[in-house]
Amino acid sequence: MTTTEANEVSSTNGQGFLKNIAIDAVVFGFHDNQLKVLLIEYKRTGLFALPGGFIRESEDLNVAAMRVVSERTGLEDIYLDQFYVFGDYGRFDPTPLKTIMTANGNKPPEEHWLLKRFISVGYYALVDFTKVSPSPAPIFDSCEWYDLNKMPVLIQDHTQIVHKALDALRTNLDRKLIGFNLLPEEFTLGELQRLYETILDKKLLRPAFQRKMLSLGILERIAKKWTGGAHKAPYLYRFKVQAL
Amino acid sequence: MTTTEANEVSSTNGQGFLKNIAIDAVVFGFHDNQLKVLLIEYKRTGLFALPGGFIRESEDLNVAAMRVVSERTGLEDIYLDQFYVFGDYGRFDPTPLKTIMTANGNKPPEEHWLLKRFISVGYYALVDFTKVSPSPAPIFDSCEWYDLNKMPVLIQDHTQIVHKALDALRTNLDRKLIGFNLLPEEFTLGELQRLYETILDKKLLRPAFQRKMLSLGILERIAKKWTGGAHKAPYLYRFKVQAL
DNA sequence: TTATTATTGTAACATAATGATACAATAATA
DNA sequence: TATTATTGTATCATTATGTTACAATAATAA
Repeated sequence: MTTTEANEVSSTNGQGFLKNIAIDAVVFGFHDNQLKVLLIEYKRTGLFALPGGFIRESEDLNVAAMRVVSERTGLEDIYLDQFYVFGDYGRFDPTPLKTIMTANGNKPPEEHWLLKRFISVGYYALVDFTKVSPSPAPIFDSCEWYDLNKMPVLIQDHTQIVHKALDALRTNLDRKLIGFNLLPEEFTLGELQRLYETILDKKLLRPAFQRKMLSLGILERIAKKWTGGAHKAPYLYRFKVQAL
Repeated sequence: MTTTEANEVSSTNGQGFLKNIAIDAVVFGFHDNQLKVLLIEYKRTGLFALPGGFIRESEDLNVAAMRVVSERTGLEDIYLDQFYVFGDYGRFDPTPLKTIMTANGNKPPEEHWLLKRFISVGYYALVDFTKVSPSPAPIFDSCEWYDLNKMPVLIQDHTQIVHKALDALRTNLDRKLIGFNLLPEEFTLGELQRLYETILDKKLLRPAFQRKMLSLGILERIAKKWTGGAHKAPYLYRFKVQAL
């Protein structure tokens, strides 16, 4: 979010944005054999939340989601999936947003648009951890990676949203072959297997995993080989874009 | 929708409902070995559309979807799945709604809330065709079943919504074991197979299909047998509710 | 009453997919 | 040059799925 947008969003009437609809993004990364999630912390409140945003009056929903994630990661062409719409009345809780706005010196009127009920479209994003530059907007304190297993308490129902995103990622992993989006362009089969094992939270058998992955015909073996370990060098692979 | 609700919705300001968000429901039924979809036709316009509705200010999104489908089918406890959110700006087209309102003697002002942009949460419903009593609301001309392959032209992007719902149904059929919701309580394996074949639009081998279904352990064989055909009577089965 | 007909339930085998073990190959280090 | 850790893949076992075959049988017709 640019400074202009932050001001737009902070204005009293929310003009220029659709009412009652928000986007929450669960941005997944993979590093040190662990799944990471991008979280923001609001200034002077100790409140943590998912990156989110609103939809401009003439903007496609999916474009708005891409914009939200681009703004926090500095990336473009991000893999994004809608996974669920969170629309329970019970999730409506203006308290944290009041706290956040008050902490920033804007005591909001009760009828401020940000304190109204929102239905939130949940997206998960899969990004190359090494390419991301997490960047907070002016009203945020920070925007950082957190271990999926060591997340702080999040506002509203954001913790549930993360877990539901993980469920969706797990069920889509084999069906849609999207895991590659979490890795650098070139990777070894070992790295790919450790990614799968981390996401699915279970050990996989190496020969079966390799046989399966290679038989899918979506991997391209690269001439170069891995260097670094005191052992046989694995081949590097690249995801065939034209395969899907 | 009751008469009161229809009036509520027709009022100029849309008070009591969330802005910019709607629900569209693809209600699937199965009859004569064909998939059916419930469509409504608006009075004096020849315009066809999916059943839809809006979310009350204090209503859960999923509850609202259930209400919308209940109102058209007369059923309760309906199997419902969110499958996609349709949020492209391009889908916003006030023309059909203007036509509908004008045909009913309410020439709407340009800023009427129903003529504003809506993002629509798509749900599909699976119902027992034999239990449904399609019932139009006062402002509708009809509410009827149509063959999936013989649908009239629908307003806005509703045709695409139906096709995307069918895609979602196909991918979920095996994963979530939801086909039973389209059949009466008691059914034969032959009927179940014809349902699968219709949804997936391909022939299945009978021995493999039966072996697979029975091995899932979700079917309960009933003592009674089918009567009617000049051939060996098939067993009747019932879906084990406790199985999921 | 008995043969015919259509369809069912399931056995039997063939093929394919997956699970599991084993081992030679080899890049860096000692 | 030997050691070490890890890779690539062959091999076999097990399970799942595809395919053919056939006896069983409820209604109808002879």
